[in-house]
Amino acid sequence: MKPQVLRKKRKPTSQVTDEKRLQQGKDRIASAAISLFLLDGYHNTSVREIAQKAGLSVGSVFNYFISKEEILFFLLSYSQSRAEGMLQEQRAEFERLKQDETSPRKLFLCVYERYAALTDELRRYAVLAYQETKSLTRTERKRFLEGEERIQNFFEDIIAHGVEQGAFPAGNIHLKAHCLLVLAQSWAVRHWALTSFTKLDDYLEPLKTLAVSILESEASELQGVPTLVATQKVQSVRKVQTPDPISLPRRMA
Amino acid sequence: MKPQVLRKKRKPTSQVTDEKRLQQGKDRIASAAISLFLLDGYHNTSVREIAQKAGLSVGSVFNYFISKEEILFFLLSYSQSRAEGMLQEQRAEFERLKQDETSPRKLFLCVYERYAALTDELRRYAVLAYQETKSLTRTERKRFLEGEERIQNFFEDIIAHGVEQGAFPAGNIHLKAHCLLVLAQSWAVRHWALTSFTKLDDYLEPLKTLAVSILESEASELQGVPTLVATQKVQSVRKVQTPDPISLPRRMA
DNA sequence: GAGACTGGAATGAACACTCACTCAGTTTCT
DNA sequence: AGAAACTGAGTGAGTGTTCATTCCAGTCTC
Repeated sequence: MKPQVLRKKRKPTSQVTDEKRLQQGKDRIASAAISLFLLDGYHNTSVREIAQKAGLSVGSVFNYFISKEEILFFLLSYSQSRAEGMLQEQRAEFERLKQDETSPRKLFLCVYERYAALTDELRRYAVLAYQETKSLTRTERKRFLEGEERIQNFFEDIIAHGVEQGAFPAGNIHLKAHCLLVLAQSWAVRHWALTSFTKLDDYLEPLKTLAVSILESEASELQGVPTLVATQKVQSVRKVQTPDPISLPRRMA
Repeated sequence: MKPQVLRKKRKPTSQVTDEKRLQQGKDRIASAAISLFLLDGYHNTSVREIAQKAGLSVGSVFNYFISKEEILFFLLSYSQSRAEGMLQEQRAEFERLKQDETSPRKLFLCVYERYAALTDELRRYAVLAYQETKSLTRTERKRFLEGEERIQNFFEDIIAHGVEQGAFPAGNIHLKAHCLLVLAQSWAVRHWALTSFTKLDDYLEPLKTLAVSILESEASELQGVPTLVATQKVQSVRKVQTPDPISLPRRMA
């Protein structure tokens, strides 16, 4: 949709060849880019602005990145590979602690803390990821979602282990993992609503208690569930969802 | 940054005057727009595409909306006013049930169900809101966040009432409200990870149990908190966050 | 040390293209 | 007929990207 000339070939000359310099340059540009992206969004940020903020000329930006999209991709990749790294490491840690017969609760909290610390560190990237995945290729988008799925699976494994040990009640593992993940991420994604917590630990410390409550929650039926009767429909506003039936432009009818 | 011609004056002729027709048209267009926006994002969707999908010409679209941005605004406003409507209604319901001495738990669940039903209904709008608020004016953006804040405040009120009644333990009200809100919203925002739940109730039913666990969770210190020691730093990937110090382009040094 | 040479890197005007938006003319409705 | 609504080629601002040119830190020569 954008100019986007299809260009498989790399540019013949004037690429930055010095590896160190290249990486420093990429970091410079990426760092300028992310703050602008978070401020105005990817599409409302022009390469010229990025260049200016990074302190170089438009042309130079394209010596470091092949396209604007590659900058976004670079940023998201960075955060994903960090997450992937953590996952690997924590999987190993998990196996180790399992041998030590650490209590499942402790074990979970240990991993959870680590994950929360990571989301805190990568807060800006997480927000970017949530907002701008649409701007990626469909396949790239999928890759990112798969990454998150792996983390959720890991959480599920931990919970399952706890269930095996009899530490947590059985049932709803999938849901619980989802909830715990979402709550950790919300520190990044909904950070504006959490300003009363000045730093991660202020949030994480009480959250851990809640997390444990979730883990240990029995899958029992709630007694006396109110199956909402008394809630009349809100019809103060026009419906927009499915206006299809009506009002074709006259000539088309 | 985009063409964005600033145009305060309405066009002199050829506006759609018939109120009913105008609204139907707006709905038509909005409905076409939202599915495209969700598919490719706001910026990757052109007005031409919207027009085509809505079954009219480009020009006509601008008889109904003054700008492309107004379409986005219309969509987000719609979902917000729905939420606001629900809030009003539920506040009233809350007062009523309080008189009836309904148990706080039941009371909460009643409201929570209603809220979940709303997010389900407005699922597509919620996703849009999360992804595209960046494309709005800063003041408009703020208005939306304030709306969500009001809902969270309402949740807080309900919890506080429960605490007064001795049904829930004191403490962490703000946090709990946040968590419950986020979990309900995640049905919309992270719907792709919840495909194993085919419809809202499959998700909501077990979630309610977890929600109650959260509500009733004591703010006690966790015994034996592991203060993560054994987690070595991940340094497999370059840091991107603060590359500022190094490598100014030569002429600028 | 002065001067010429080298080539990687930086530059920014120019290019090709997209897209929101306009408006003169046409169609449809009453 | 006249008003209301629709149409779509046209406009121009704005964009990502290119590339001929300039710059400059070294290196070689004398």
